[in-house]
Amino acid sequence: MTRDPSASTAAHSMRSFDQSLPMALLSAREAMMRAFRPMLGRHDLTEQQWRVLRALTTTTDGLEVGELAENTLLLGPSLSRIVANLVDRGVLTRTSREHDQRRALVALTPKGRSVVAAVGPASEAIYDQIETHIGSGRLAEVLPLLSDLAGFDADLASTHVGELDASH
Amino acid sequence: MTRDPSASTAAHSMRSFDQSLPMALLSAREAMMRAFRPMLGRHDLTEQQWRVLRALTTTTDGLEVGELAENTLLLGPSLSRIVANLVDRGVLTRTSREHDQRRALVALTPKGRSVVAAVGPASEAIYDQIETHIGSGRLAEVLPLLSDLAGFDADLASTHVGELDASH
DNA sequence: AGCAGATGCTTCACATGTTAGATAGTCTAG
DNA sequence: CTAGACTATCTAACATGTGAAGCATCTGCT
Repeated sequence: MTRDPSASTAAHSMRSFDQSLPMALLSAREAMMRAFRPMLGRHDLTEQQWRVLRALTTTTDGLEVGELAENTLLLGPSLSRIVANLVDRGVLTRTSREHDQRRALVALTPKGRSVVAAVGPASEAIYDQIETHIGSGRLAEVLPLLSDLAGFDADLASTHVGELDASH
Repeated sequence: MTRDPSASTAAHSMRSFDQSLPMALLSAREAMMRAFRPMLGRHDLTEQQWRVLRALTTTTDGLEVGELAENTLLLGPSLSRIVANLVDRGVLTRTSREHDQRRALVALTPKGRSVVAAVGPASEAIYDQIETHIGSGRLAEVLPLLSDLAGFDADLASTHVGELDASH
């Protein structure tokens, strides 16, 4: 544990890794996913594939690709590959709309609905375990805070990163 | 918005997507990274590469690959590729230890330290913007909650999931 | 010494994240 | 009606996430 000042100059002004909000969020989310992944793996589903299936249970007509991207927090390129994969596996259908051929509607097949019926309860059971762990009170406390964080808009803040207050 | 009961049976018992803790964590973290990525991109660094560089500022001797993985929350395979990449770029050195040839020590080069000196302040400035956005009070409130979530151990919880767990 | 098993790290294979650009369909000004 | 702008989605290229397997190397035990 040497103390070379020249090497640690920048480090001194930096927050410790542990207290970094991005790292704390990452760490918490990884703990959540470690809980879900084994169960999803037994159904040959990745976390993202399950997000897509789950989002589609809210409608019978299906969702457009754009809506699906928004609901699942997946970017276009990822979603394109995932949908193609799940269509190949017979779990989803993909049909382009008639009044606007640019858009495509994605929906569950009967097989897809049966997958959801099989995975859904197991997913909820794990979620219940998590809620029990932190307590529903603390859960109700943390969700609004996370929602607030999600609303942080970098554009507003990053317009003058240099001096921190070149407000023009 | 049809209401086919057979299709939405499973959905009824599922939490809404928005209230899902994993999704909330993902959403919050994405907002954070949207703030950092453009700045890191200007220095030709990904978020993960920056995590590695930053972790190495805490020592002059460097860290073993395993320690680095733990500090940065990166898995072995990712870290192997990232270190190889950064060694090629002259930012890191990688030397195997003498008393145990399996282990390798990773350290910043002078060039690496100058990169950290350039990026560190900008990174801190963005973090300050975020802290201002939520307020340091709410930040101090959320960090312990996240830390608690990170401590969730799936193994303990899944030992008694009920009839979903065929533990015999 | 010598061998079975543990350990640290890497490589492989496949899925996703991220950015930039391509593609095709639609809309609007003129 | 039509050229150019706009939109929704996809493809390409590269980096990372993830689980499983491979490879040295080390350690404990006999």
